[in-house]
Amino acid sequence: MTIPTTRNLDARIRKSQAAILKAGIELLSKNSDATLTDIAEHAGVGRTTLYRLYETKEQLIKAAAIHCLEAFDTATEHLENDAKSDLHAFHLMFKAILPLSAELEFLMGLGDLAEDDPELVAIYQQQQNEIAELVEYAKDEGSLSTEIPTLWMVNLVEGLLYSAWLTLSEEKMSHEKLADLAFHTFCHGVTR
Amino acid sequence: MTIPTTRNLDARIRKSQAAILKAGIELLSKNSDATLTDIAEHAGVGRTTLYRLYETKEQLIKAAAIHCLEAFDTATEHLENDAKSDLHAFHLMFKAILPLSAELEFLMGLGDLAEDDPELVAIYQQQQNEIAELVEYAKDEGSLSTEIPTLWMVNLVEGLLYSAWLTLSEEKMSHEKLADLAFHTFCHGVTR
DNA sequence: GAGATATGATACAAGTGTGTTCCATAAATT
DNA sequence: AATTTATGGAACACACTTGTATCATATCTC
Repeated sequence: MTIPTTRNLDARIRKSQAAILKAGIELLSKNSDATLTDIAEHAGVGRTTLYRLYETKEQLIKAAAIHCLEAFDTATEHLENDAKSDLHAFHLMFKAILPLSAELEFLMGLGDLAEDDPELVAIYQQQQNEIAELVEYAKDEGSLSTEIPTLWMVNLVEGLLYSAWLTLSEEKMSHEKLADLAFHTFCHGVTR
Repeated sequence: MTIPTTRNLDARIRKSQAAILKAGIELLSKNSDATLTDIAEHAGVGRTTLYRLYETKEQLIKAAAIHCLEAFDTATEHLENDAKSDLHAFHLMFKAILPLSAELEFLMGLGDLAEDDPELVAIYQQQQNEIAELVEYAKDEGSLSTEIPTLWMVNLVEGLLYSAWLTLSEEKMSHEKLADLAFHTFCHGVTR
């Protein structure tokens, strides 16, 4: 029995895969040591099926993480084309990512489960690099301060996403407003 | 056999407690499902002793979390007195917390392990409230923008700590510099 | 130094999650 | 409609972790 790879023909497999991935993301976000039984149950799928589609629990987590990272990728795909200015790109970025709250929550809570996997780290690093390029470009254009390290700015973006995610969990504030707040803070801080 | 409470006389107990707590914080930061055997080993203590001092694993985690939260508390104790202005208080806060990198890392990675415990949540909420008060005060003084929600500012502080912690892990940048960066970003953002 | 007390090694019990196999059934593909 | 293929339930083995009990030994208190 071979594990079906990315795009398999049979409708049942695709359906099961989607259900499992969704259930995995939801449950593992809230409880990082959720059981495979829990996940299978929550996905409306037999535990056997889960093992047929994902060799181990680690594989499932990895697949879920890749799914989320890819969601980020596609959401920010046309960023550079749509942006009217280099700063505007950051605004669009917050607007694009914040609606993906489930994916955001999963990745935020992933923690140490991921940092051992080289493939995952590679994807993550690449996304960080893309942000770094955006920062460098904006520095060149004179929009961002050249006195502040690029690394800090990149991590600041992540920190602002973290802040937004926290706020999203506590209060029900709209994605749009949070994106505006994050962007405004990114640009001007919060002083009067 | 009763579990020794906070301050016990016997030197052996205090020594073991400190070693276990330190080992717990270190190991659980990196691997949230570290084994009690691992922790005992890393602490140079028999597993039996660990169980004698902490009834369950949950108790140990809770004790570690409280320890870290208290470290934050004492570090920011004299904040309001030492601050020369309402904004300066935030600067001092970043400077006080960032050196506590081990505690910061532990609390950041704590995630769902903590949010079920009412006592822990209470302490956390209280610290958030203190920050909220600082924000409100600064708003009244005209230092912080009244158009930006307090909740966002409070979570922003946490987000900036997150950013700083990320940067601390990747690059070796000094606590002081990171505190300055966080504070500057808090006030003015990162635009030119 | 004598007595009290914590320690740690060992052994044990119990529970739980993982991963596998088998097989009848249901749902796809052709 | 016939065939292929995925499904899910059950039962199983296995490893691992938690938590407890015992007891000789080391260490602290007085």
